[in-house]
Amino acid sequence: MAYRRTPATAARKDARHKAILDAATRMFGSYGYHSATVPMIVAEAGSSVGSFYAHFRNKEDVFAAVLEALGRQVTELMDQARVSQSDPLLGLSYAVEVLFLFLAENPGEARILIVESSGLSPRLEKVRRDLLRQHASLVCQALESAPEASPLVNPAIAARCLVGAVFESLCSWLEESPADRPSAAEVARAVADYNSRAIRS
Amino acid sequence: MAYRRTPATAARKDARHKAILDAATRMFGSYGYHSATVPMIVAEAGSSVGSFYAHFRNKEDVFAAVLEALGRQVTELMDQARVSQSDPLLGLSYAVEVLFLFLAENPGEARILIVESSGLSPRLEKVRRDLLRQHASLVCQALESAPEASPLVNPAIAARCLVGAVFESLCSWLEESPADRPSAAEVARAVADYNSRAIRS
Amino acid sequence: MAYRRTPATAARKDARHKAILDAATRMFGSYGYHSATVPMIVAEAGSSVGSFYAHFRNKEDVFAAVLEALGRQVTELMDQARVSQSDPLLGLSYAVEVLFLFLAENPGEARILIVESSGLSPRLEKVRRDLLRQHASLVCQALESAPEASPLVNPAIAARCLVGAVFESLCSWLEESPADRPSAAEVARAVADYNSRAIRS
Amino acid sequence: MAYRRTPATAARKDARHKAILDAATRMFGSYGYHSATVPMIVAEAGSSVGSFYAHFRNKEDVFAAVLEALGRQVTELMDQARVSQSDPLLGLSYAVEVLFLFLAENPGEARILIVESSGLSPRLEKVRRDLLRQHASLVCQALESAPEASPLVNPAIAARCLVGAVFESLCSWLEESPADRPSAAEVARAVADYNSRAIRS
DNA sequence: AATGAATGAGTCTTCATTCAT
DNA sequence: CATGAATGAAGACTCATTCAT
Repeated sequence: MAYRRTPATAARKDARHKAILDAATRMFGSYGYHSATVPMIVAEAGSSVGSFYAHFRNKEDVFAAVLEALGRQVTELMDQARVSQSDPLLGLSYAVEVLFLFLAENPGEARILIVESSGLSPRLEKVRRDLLRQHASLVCQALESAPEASPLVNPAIAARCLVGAVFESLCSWLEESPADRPSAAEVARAVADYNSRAIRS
Repeated sequence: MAYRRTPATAARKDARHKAILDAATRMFGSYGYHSATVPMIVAEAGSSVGSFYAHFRNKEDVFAAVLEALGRQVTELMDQARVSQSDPLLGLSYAVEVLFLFLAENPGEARILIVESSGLSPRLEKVRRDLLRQHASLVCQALESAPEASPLVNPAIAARCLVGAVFESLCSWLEESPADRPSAAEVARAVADYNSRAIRS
Repeated sequence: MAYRRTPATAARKDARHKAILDAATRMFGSYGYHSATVPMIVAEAGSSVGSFYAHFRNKEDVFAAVLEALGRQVTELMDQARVSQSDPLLGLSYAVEVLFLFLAENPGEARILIVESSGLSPRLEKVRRDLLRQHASLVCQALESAPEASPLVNPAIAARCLVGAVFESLCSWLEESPADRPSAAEVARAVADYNSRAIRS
Repeated sequence: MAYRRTPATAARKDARHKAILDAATRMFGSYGYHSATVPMIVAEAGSSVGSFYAHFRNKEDVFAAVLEALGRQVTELMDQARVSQSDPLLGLSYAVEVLFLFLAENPGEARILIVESSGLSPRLEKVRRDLLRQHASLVCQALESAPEASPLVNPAIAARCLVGAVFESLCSWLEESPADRPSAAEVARAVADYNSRAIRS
């Protein structure tokens, strides 16, 4: 019954793949791209170096996979938030809040997405760029279908500003001591408002 | 006219210090913190490894010096722009434009300031944080002295959003091919407007 | 017969560990701690730098391991000699001879033990101190169970004097040209006698 | 009056030479040969690197000079002690005590003489050997003129044993915490006695 | 003669990647 | 497929020594 082993093995392979990917996400999130080592990742995944290289071409490759998965997750999250509101601009504002809150609750993911994802190789730069493009297109969609949006706003630029505003305020907020800083929800709201005002005529 | 404060050899030492600092700025700007090596920097400076370590404690130390110098430069630039306008909000808007244009013309500096300055050691993180705090205080000053500023705006958060918006749009712009992208001046204007709208009530 | 405790790869790892340790012993013995470099050691061991650091934390660590192994070997040697004689003082005297002869035949080991083992880091100093303490306790045991030992002798001090006498006469002997010097056996005997006289009332 | 400048300059030169030598003694004594650096020594001496190399060929050279000076000092000290007693063996015993006490009070010098002086270059090894030879000849003189000395004692070997006994017990004593250890005088006495017993028939 | 800035050879150490089992 | 021992290229950093002023 050798033919039955293939799917079973494939399933196990997928599980291993995912375990490494998750471990990599945790390690990159905690230590950053350069300080997280392959041995660290496989130890965290309960796997081995050899396995690692059977599943990923190299360290850059896992990071790309981590970044892509994270990108998908964030995009989906924001999209759900956006379509949950009938008003496009309200949807956008809500998506901004959701993005902020998600990253505030997952600082490891935030670090990967914002801090660690840039300044690396051209290939990873491309992954990052694609990710930001998706966010931008989400903003563009909202702007194009919103009659209240100021005609003065260049959607492409607005998208960048919006994403930048979220990321930078998030970074600052994460760096503040938890005791002194305002709640994530408050800041998320304020950031969303900032961008709403910028976009609405 | 005072007597020479330093003998000739001290003057040469200062020149060497500056040469290494400048070379480091170029190398960090072109290759990033991790890929720029000490041998690369000293070769670019026409100096030697030994000299490097006579002038800076270590690689981290030069990077901090580069970042601080850059921070001073940028802060001064923005401050000059700000005070050149009688209206505080106009001054802020102009400062944003000036910042964008400066970094657009000095992509190496932009890379150092935006991309490479984060995710490094605690010490460098502190240098970066101080720098951002200065920018933030500049924004706060403008907001507090501007009657047209929306009372809804939290200055601290607005400052972060503003800086984030500039940095992110700049990064995108730098990544676009020079042939296809709009002029730096146009984008600088649009970004400044975005933030002005967000701030003005 | 137990099952193999370790798979084949672990056995090879142990062999490699030992090969590096032995090579380090030879190199430290021939060139001293400071002049023996890690590349030298691994070349001698037919291994690689990476392997070295997989087996030992750093250079200091191998030296400690070498010193400890040597300490165990010497202690065991002396102890065997001591208990081979029914008379405690005769046993001690014999142990001194055996120590001298062993080191005379293994000048590399002698250098490590006597010359190179001191003046290094606190950690290595501790290894050395522990080693000497063991020798001292061996002497103390002999003195305490020997009725002929002079009551004037402080065992702790006698132990030090004895070890010092052996080491110093050995060093001198090793430095003399092999052609001119008396045989190791003669000197070993004379040194043993010197200390016996000092101890016996 | 240019001709008067030469002696004045020579005097200053000698003073500088001595200042460096003394500083080197302190630094080698505190940090050991390898860890004491030329910049450290000249800073301690209130001099400069350039001066250092005008006075000494290299680092090894100062160490040799330090060792030689120390050797002269110790030899003289012991010799004075020896001749202060009419009985040769008593003189030797007293010399041993004096040596121990001097080194106990000058642990830096002790370190240089005992710990740091070996395992270095052949040239320094020679300086050390000569020094020990002088001590040995002192012992030999005492033995040869002492009728009570055991005829069984080989003076050359006895000399080595004696020196080794002093050095090793001193090292141990220096490593013990000052609170717990016996007084230097007590140990000096015990060590002198140990060797006296070994030598006297 | 004195100074101290400059030099660069030489070390230790890390870690991504390979490959025999 | 999994394992983990082995590899070695590459980088940061030290310090004895030189030499222009």
